Amino acid sequence: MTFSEENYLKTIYHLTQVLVNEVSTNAIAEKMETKASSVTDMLKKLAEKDLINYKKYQGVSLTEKGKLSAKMIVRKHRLWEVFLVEKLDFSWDEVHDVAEQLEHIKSEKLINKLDDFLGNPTEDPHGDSIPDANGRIIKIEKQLLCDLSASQIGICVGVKDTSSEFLKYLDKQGISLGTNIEIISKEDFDLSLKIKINTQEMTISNKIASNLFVKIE
Amino acid sequence: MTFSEENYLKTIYHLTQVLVNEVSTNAIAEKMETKASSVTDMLKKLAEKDLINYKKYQGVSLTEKGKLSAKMIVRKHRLWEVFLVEKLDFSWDEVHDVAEQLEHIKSEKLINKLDDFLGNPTEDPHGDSIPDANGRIIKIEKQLLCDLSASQIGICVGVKDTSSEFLKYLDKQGISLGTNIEIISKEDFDLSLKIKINTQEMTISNKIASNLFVKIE
DNA sequence: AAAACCTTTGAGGTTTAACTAAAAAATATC
DNA sequence: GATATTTTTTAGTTAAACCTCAAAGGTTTT
Repeated sequence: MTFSEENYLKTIYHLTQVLVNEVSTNAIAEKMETKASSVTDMLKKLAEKDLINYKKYQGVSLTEKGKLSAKMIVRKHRLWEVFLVEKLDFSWDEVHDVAEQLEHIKSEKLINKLDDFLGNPTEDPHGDSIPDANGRIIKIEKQLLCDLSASQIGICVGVKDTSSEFLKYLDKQGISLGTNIEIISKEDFDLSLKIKINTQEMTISNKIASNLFVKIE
Repeated sequence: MTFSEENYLKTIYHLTQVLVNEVSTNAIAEKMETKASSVTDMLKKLAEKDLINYKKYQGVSLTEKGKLSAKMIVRKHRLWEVFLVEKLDFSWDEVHDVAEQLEHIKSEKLINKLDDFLGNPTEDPHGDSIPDANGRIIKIEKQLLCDLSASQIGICVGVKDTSSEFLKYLDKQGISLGTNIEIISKEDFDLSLKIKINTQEMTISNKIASNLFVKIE
């Protein structure tokens, strides 16, 4: 599989995770910042290889084979992210671009040995689940911080937005995976939250709260 | 730089290490298993980018810029090999193909952090020197085992042939980096050597002995 | 069913890196 | 020093992977 094919597969995988049903050509084009016609070309190629189910004008879904391939790419990406953060001391906002390259290295042995070396982690530095060698994923139950109500306490277990800007903001506020967040009150007007982290109180906007995954105690 | 450009540069670097002076188009073609005309095309491209000194019919050499680029590729390759062997438990005959892919990952930060993580090694698993971040190389003094004479003792510090076949042979004989080898006698007829490793005596051919680097005690 | 929208098709372009065949230059041989 | 041989270059093709643009065809909405 070429880089490009792998990237398409990954994009389709991520889109189906969110949109549940079939993915449209345009949705893929937008995500990949290319033109719909280029997408159609690639879809034919992927269908030819039995990686996607493709019927003209109907949108696409991954076949079992395609889903497994996509999961293996995601697996590689996330394991490399763990490596970069845990072993090489990258911060969580720096890993994406490098992992994007590393995910295309072809060697099953490498990735499985890396997995063992890292202690078979189940989540990456952003709290996203890492598929195992068979493509199995352990989903942790999590909800958005914005859906909690006053006096509830959550542990930060992931972020929805993984952009560098957002992650740097969280660093600045002292929020990382494992951080305890208590909801003190919710402002009805703008849905902003007054929260307590350790002993420190602060106010965060709804936009922040709707990009933070927490697990309730 | 593309994969292919990097590979050409690396090949030219390796050939100049051995042949000292300029490298011919044909030599490159042979090493890269391609045609001389393809090589000429690429040489023009590399000259355009100021990576090689190229005058028609004269053979090529690396510019300072080209030499540094080549060294950085070699640096990456060898550091990844160390990583694979030391951290992921690959054996020394398994690392080449994977390192060949990893050497093309583009991130200075990554390679420097990897270097630190590995403890700034100066040699790779085959005993080859690893250039530092500035391209500096610490050459260790070494000579071929076949050049030793009877009763001399050498410590294995590297291999000239890094093929899987040769490395597996060495594994089978219990020879690895650091192994003490004592020359007991040399057979005049075929230049084979009777050697002692630890307490075990064995005979090795001249072909083996001329691919093993040792440092004299 | 018309309008608006989305998707596909087709023609054509660019880039990259090969290749073949033949010309040109350098080197070796007599 | 002329001829033969080898090496290198040129020129013209090929192929793959990607892309754009514009036209045509489906689908959905109103």
